[in-house]
Amino acid sequence: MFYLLIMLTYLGGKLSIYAHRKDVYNLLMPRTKQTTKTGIIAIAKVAGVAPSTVSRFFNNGQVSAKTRAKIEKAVEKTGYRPDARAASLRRGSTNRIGVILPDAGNPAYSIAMRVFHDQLREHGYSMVLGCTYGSVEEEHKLLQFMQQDHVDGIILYTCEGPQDKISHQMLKQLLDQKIPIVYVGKQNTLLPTDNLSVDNKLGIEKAVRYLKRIGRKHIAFLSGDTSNWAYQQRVESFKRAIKSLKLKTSPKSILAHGQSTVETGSALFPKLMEQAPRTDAIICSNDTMAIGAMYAAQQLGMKVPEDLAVIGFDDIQMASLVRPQLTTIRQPILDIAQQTCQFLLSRLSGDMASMALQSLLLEPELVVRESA
Amino acid sequence: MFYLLIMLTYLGGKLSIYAHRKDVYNLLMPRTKQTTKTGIIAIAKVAGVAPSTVSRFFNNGQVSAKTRAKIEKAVEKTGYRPDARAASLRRGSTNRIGVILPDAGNPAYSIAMRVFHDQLREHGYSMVLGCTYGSVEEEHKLLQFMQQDHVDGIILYTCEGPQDKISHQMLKQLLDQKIPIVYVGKQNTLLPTDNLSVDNKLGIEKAVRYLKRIGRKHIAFLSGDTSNWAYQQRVESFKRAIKSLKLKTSPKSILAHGQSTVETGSALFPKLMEQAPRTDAIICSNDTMAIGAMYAAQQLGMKVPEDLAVIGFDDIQMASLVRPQLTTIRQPILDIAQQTCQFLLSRLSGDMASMALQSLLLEPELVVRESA
DNA sequence: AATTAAACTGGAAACGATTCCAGTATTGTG
DNA sequence: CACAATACTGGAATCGTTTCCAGTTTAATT
Repeated sequence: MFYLLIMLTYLGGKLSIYAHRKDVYNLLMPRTKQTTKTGIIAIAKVAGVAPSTVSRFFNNGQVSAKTRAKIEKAVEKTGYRPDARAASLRRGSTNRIGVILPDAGNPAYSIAMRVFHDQLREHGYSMVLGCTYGSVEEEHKLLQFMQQDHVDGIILYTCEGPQDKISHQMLKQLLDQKIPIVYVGKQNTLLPTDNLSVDNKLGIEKAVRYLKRIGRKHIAFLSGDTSNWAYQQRVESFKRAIKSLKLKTSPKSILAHGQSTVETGSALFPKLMEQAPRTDAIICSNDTMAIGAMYAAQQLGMKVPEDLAVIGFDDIQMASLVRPQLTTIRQPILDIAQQTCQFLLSRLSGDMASMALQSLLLEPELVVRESA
Repeated sequence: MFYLLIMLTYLGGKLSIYAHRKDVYNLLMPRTKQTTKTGIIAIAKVAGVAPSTVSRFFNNGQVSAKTRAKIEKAVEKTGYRPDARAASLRRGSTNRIGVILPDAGNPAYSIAMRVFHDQLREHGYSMVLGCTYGSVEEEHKLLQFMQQDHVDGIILYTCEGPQDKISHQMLKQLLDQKIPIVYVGKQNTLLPTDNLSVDNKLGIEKAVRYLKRIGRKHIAFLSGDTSNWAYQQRVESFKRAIKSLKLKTSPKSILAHGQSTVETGSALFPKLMEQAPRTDAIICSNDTMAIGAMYAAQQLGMKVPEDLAVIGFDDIQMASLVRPQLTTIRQPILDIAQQTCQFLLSRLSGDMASMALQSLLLEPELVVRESA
């Protein structure tokens, strides 16, 4: 009788007389607890068991054959699949790994990325990808995003130099949250992260030394991505090597601009020849640029390697496919990628949480082919 | 007095006399409601406001200047960042897009992938990547995973042929959940998804026709990834073109094996010459294989294009970098990628939810360079 | 058959956000 | 100054899992 009255006044459009007091209102008009249409409690109901049991079913917990059958039938019928978001929220881990690299379009990185993808997937992780294009700000944003997304671990091909601190705070926070980070490309002495890198300085040195040995007098350097520390370092190493080998090179023989692509290489080379026409050898900050430059040289009527020796950096597959084949400073991309994954996975497996820091500095090797 | 007694008996090691009944026990020993150490309610407490207000603060809701300041201070102090998982659980959307492609290491795809990454990121989406390597089972698994992960949309470079049905059920389910899918690589006539593809048949036809025109008599075909429908289709189209142009080609001039890589191309070519020594032209199912085959031919002392004409498919950057430059069937990878994103983004923006199906079949173009 | 141990199941509290509502403070208007 | 409109804030429910306990069945053991 009482309820009926309420309903009527409510349906009438106003809920005044009996429900002007909040407590009364809430009592009589609770949030419409609508029956869940999806989710584990729905399917539990269908199967006639408790949600906790269904959860166990999906997580290799112990469930009797009978119950298992009931649940399987219900799953079959409803097409139910557990929601990974909810699970991860409750459980803590997402089984997601963040991978940050300068450029997924550059073969040097996309090959590494493939290794990451395969290995991570094999271990049940999925991979979210972010590209920085050499921008430290972007790197920072991506890290922040990945923190909020609660990835379980991060592979970071950083482009930050030792002087930059933009991401430092963020990384520290991530580490405090016990999120393992593998740092690729440079050693971060300030933070306890595993790291892998190739000795850029040594690589460039080898190249310069070689060019001197084969009698080149005017060596130039072409670089892109000046905001990316790895490339900066290569330029710096070049300057230092020149000095220590007592070669003379005007600042005009060092050009740095744009992205490190084939196009940039092609575009930069003519400029270089204008500024430093006596150039008889160039080193480029990576293979794609070197290939671009080499072709530009040929277009200008120069013979490689007779008139111009060309040396790249990375040893991507393309290097041995172009003609003349590119002489280059090889970094073992695949090995690095493989090892990077190993570092991360061992951290993730957890039993090695307190494992000592792993650090690897690889020695690059000069691969002499036809272009120098 | 009463409580004290309970505490004592509990501390004594047993909780028997007063707590042997479940309800009494639960009453006296509620789940330790430990103070939340992290999360929005923690920071709300620090700032002295309600969680709902903090939420508004982070979602551009209306918050007064005073409150805003309080929250900012608290955020500053605690380093709090909202948890994207929880938000997505409650709100429904994840701002995550799944991208599935055959091989992220293949330049044809990695270039497309870069486009996806950049455009999606620009619109606030992150990208999870999955590679199938031509396996329909893997494609299915990835789709299933992405469903559970509740991505907001999917870009799918499928490798399923029209006969396969493995993923059909899954895709239907996804579409029922209003998750937009853009289908790249073939038209799916059974499902209402936007789709883009290049006319493989026409492309191959053009190539065969051209080879006939320049007087080649014994044309062979090299393919990899036989499980990937796109590649299958190219082989089939080849057979059909041969027949319709009344050329004679023995089944021995068609080899298909392994992944479509440079290495496979190199490995397959000598076998081909054994089986069909009179071959004077080959078409490969993609550029990387073509490059591999071309170099293998040169290694065998054959001259390209004089002794052997080589035609690839895709027109990746490398095609114009190798010597001789590769003649190839060009598909406008960048345009396709761009358009794919547009399709997806317009679906996601929602106001076009009921928009008509978008379907695009692009015409490939034969780019004649030096190798044929 | 009587215990004891083991396997299994159910109930309810989290995880950390968002979102309705309903209040309260603040401003604007005549 | 009164009163309406508007801006702002707080409370509680909810998203869909997992997990801890306690309780209950089944199996093992002597």
